[in-house]
Formats: sequence, structure tokens, C-alpha cells
Amino acid sequence: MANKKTTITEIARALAITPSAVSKALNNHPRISDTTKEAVAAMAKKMNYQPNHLASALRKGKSNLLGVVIPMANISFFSSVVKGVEDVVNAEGYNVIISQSHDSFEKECTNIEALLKTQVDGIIASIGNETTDLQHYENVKEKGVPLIFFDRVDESLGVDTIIIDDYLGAFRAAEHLIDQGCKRIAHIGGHKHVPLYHNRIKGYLEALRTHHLPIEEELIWESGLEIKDGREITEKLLALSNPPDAIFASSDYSALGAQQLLLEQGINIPDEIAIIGFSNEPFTSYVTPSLSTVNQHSEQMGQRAAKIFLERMASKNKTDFMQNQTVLTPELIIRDSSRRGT
Amino acid sequence: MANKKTTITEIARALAITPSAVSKALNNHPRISDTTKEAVAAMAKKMNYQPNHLASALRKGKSNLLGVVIPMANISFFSSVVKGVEDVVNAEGYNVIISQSHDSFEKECTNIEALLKTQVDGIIASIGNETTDLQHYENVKEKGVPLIFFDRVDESLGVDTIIIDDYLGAFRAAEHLIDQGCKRIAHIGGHKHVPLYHNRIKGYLEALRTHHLPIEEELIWESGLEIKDGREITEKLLALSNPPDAIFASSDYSALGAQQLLLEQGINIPDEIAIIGFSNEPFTSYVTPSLSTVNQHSEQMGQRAAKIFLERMASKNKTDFMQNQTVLTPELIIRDSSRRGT
DNA sequence: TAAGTTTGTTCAATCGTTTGAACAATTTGA
DNA sequence: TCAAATTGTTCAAACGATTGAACAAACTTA
Repeated sequence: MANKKTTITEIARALAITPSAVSKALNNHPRISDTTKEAVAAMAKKMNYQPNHLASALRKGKSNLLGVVIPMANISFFSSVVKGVEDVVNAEGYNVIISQSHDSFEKECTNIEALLKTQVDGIIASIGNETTDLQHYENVKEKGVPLIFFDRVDESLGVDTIIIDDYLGAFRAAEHLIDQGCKRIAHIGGHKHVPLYHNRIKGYLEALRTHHLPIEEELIWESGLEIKDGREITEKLLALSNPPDAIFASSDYSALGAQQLLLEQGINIPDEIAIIGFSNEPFTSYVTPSLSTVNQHSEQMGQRAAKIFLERMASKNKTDFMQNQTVLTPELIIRDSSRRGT
Repeated sequence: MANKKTTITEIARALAITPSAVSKALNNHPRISDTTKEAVAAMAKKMNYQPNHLASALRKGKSNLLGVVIPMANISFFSSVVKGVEDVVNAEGYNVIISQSHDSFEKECTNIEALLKTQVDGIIASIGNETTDLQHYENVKEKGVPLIFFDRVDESLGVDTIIIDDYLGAFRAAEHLIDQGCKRIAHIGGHKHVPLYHNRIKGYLEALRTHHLPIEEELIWESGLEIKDGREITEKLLALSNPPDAIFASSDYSALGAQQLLLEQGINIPDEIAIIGFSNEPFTSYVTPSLSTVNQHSEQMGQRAAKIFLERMASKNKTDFMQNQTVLTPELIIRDSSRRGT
């Protein structure tokens, strides 16, 4: 079809100079004269030259590719993080490769392997729910590829991490419900082996203790935090001889499930039972009543992770391997599902 | 840190053979003996060898990278399409680079350029709302890089396209409202210069004509289709001396805006005014009342686009440049917002 | 004006892998 | 038994860009 490729060699030929002169001109090397630089630039434009990134990446040992591994792209939290990452690294000439693990351990492993094979310069990841063995991440570390965990992190590997203060978020969420006059607050939690959910449970418990409310095992549940989990657990909660007057769910989806069930049962939200979720997924503001939740500052989280990556790239002298542990402060978002009239 | 790199040269040295023998062994070349292949495989595993993708990509002139350009990743439709694409191409050894244009013409151009520079093997794109000049896409074509448009396409470039039958989707949506007994159906449409929205308007009009309903200009609006547009237009519709008894919105977001306003005004949905949206965004099933909508088969669309890409790669003999125009059939999803009791 | 410095360019090696051609060793066929 | 075919491997040249060293020419400086 078209003259598919213009290489620096061709530009060189056209100008009767050497490829290396062209390369240096394009890279603005100080020893190249302005005249040559201009001539090269003009010819490059004229010949519609597009640098071959692979060649330079190979030579420089740097692909300018950043891998991001997330459980799901269609969860708004994660796509926002990705947006934050992109905003920061695109400006520095990096491209982002996103791969989804769908919370499958196997897929996560193959994704990591694919990214390493593609010679990404770094990996930003959120660990899948299924994952307990971290060998594939060890691998990344061994290869000397910067690795940064966000949200679902593991401290044991000694890599950079960035999370929100889940404990505090949960504490505030529970405290807010207490402020609204709730006395029996149920918790729809995630699996305790995931640190982040564990921290939320602790925050919830501490809030109860602080305000001298009894802790009742029958009100505390663990689950996969999907919509159906919210429904099922809420059903069980309603069946109790003494049902709760509030539900704090560790995800917006499970909170939504709870809300749907309550609405179907004709239970008034928030007066009979108040609800608060976690993550500030967009839909929480669309539903009726709008759902209170906790904002995780997803985009900021991505930006921060990206900046840490860039710092790692800048200081490849690996002498100062100080682990970077960033904790962002969550923000309570109070909406109709928990705002009781005074 | 670690012995960061194992190359085929090192494997070769360890086995006292040449790098080319190693390369051929790894690639299962027929002329290499099974003994050698096994020895190489064993040594590769032992030395934790990871092929350098950049080098092979450079040599082979093929990066195994596929670029996907979408307006927004946090719109579920687009992330589903991406998922469909990934499912298909990952299996064939490709990685996907996603870049978002945020409906900015400038960003779209730089994205395309970045992808070309990265030497992607192909590009799957949905044209941004702002875009009217297609020079950057011409560029892709000129370079001989397979280009496939989906959803927001442009036929004039002569590249492969994949869309749903927007006309039919709109026709059915409007017809469904008519079936429910609605007589004055308003339309919250997108900008007419985007073919897809134009087709939906045509489908809507044709449904009215088919069922002998009058077409009233005051009921037909163009907008950016966001939540606020839905609210504003609905407000205007309610102010009419003869307000509509149904609203067909060209996006789920604008349908949601309409719904919110109607609920605030205490208007019964669907009995006083029925609503139907377009796209089947997940939140449509979460809101109350749940929103009727049109399913665009997003994941299938992505899969189809990916398959077309793979076909193009397989037949790089570019003799048979038959443009591939796929049209998927949309599916009506009827929920509470338009289902009137009989 | 001879020695030293600066300027602008070319040379040549390199990144790690691939691949057709070449070649030696072995096997087959008539 | 000698030529032909097969098998398994090595050779060497790519792919396109980068980069330190080398070098010639021009310019300073004493």
C-alpha cells in the first residue's frame, strides 16, 4: 500500500548524512548544528517519519510502557485509578497497558507474565481476591521491575503501597450512623483475609466500642460483597428477633443489594434502617434514595501511584530502597440513605 | 539486584550451542532435534528465562500490541467492548493498550500518534464526539496499520466498521412505548451530526409514522445526553401546554436525568410518563423504577472487532481489501420504567 | 604559528532475537 | 559404493535506533 516505513536511514540518505547524525539531530544532541537539526526536522516531517519505538526501546532497555493490573475495569473505582495513572504518565511519554484479572488467580499470573514479556518498565497492581500466593509478584521484584500495589496491597513483599485508611473510613461511617441515632448497626463485610476488609471491620468495631454500643456477632457478616450478597445477608438480618436499625456495607454493591431488599419489603430508608456503603461508585448518587458512602479518592490514588513509579524510574540507582507507604484519608459522603430528619 | 536478564545467548553458552539454535529450539523449529529442544527448554526454565519481546518484535516487525481508543473507560459500554476485545486477542498472544480520548479531539490525535509510535499492530477505535477531521485516522491507514471502527464510526474512510442497528433499536424502543398505549412520545436525542444519533432519530420518527402518530417538533430535542441534559429537557417538556406521556432518550444517562426530575415532581413512572433509555448501562437495573433500555451487545461488539482485526493480520496480503461492515441487532430490555399494568 | 579547544560529523558496536543460507554429518537409494 | 537426500546445527545478516569514541575541520589562545 503506502511507503509503509520511513527510517532514520532513509532520512539520512535523503540528506546525504549518516543515520547517527539524524538520530542525534532528532534527539537534540548538543553537538549537532542547528542547521542540520532543522534540515532533519523538515525532512522527517516531509517524509512522515514515525520513530520506531521498538528499536529505541530495545537499545535503551526501556519500553516506556507501564502495566496496570486491576480486577475489573467496569468497576468505576478501578477505571478511575487507571485514569489517574494515565494522566500522570502519559505526560511523561509512557503508555499504559491495562489488564484485568477478573479476580482469577490464574489470569492474574498470566497477565503479569505477559506484561513482563512485553518489557514494561513498571507494574501498578491491585491484588485479586483469590490471590494468596504471591510468587508472580516476587518474580517482578526479582527482575528489578518497579512494582507498586494500590488498594488491595500486601505489605510483606516490601514494595511500594498506596491505600486509603480503611480503618478510619469504616470508623467514620459507623460513627455517622451512630450520630443519626442508630443503636444496632449491622456490618456486611468482605472476607477477613483481605487486609482492607479486615481493617474496615476493625474500624467498625472500634466505633461501636468508642460509643459504648454492644458488639453483636449476629449482626456481622462476611461475603463476596456483590449485590446478591447484600440481599441475602439483609434477608437474614430482617429475620432476626431483633433486627438492626442500620447497615454498614463494605461495598456499594452490597449496600445496593441491601437497599433493594429493604425497598421491596416496604421498609423505610433511612428511618427504619439506615444504609451506608463504601467506594462512592457513581450509581450511588443515581439510586433512590441516594446511597451514603465513603469516597476513596480513586483518581488521586492512581496519580499518586504513577508518581511513585516515575520516582522509581528516575532513581534507578536502587541504593535507597526505601519502601513507600502512602495512606490517603477517605471522605464520608452523606446522602439520603443515612440522613435522618432531625 | 537480581541477575536481571537471561538471554538466549546465555542459555546458548550454558549448553555450549549457538544462540540461533536456542532460538529455533524455543520456537519449535522442525530442524532442531528433540533432545536439543528438551535441553533448551529445561535450561530456560532453570535460568528463569523471559523472552525479550522488544527484540523479537523489532526483528519480526510485529509488536503483538493492539491499540484501543475509546472516549471513556468508565462508561460501562466501552469497558465491556474492551473486555470483549481482550478476551479474543489475549488468547492469540496480543496485549491491549487502552487509551481514552475523553471526547477531546486533541487527545484523540495524540493518542493515535502514541499508538503508532509504539508500533501497535492494529487499532480499534470509537470516534470522539468532537471529531470531524479524520486526518489522524487517514494516517493510520496510510501506514498500513489495520483500523477498525466500532459504535461511533465513519464510513467514508473505507475501513472496517462494526455497529449496532441504531435505527432498529430506536424504532423498537419507540414502538414498545406505543404498544404501552403512549400517544405523545418525546425524544431526547444526541447531536444529529453523529451518524448513530441521527439513525436513532430516524428510527424514532419512522415508528411514529408507522403507527400513525403525529410528529411534533416540540417533543424532539438534541443534547449532549448527560444526566443534566435529561433533567433540563424534561423540565421543558413538562412546561408544555400538552406534555408528553413517554420519553425515549438516546442514552441511559439522559434517561436517568429525566427519571430523577419526574420523581422529584411526583409524576408516576410509567403510568403518567413512561421512559426508555439506550445502552443498558448496569445502573439502569439498579435504579427505582428500573429503567427500560436497549442492549447494544457491547462485549460481542468487542469480540467481533477483535476477530476482524485478527483476520486482517492473518491476511496481510492486502489484495482482497474488502471493507467489512458488521451490523449487530440490538435487543429491547423492558423494565419497570415503561411496563404499564394492563 | 604551534598547541589546544571547540564544533560537527562519522564510525562501529550494541540491544536480543530471528531466519535464510551454508555446511557437516548422517542416512538413504539405486 | 557413490551421489542424493535428510538432519541438525552454525553463520551472518538483519530489524531500527542509540551512543561513546574517533576524527577532521575550524577556531582560540599565547
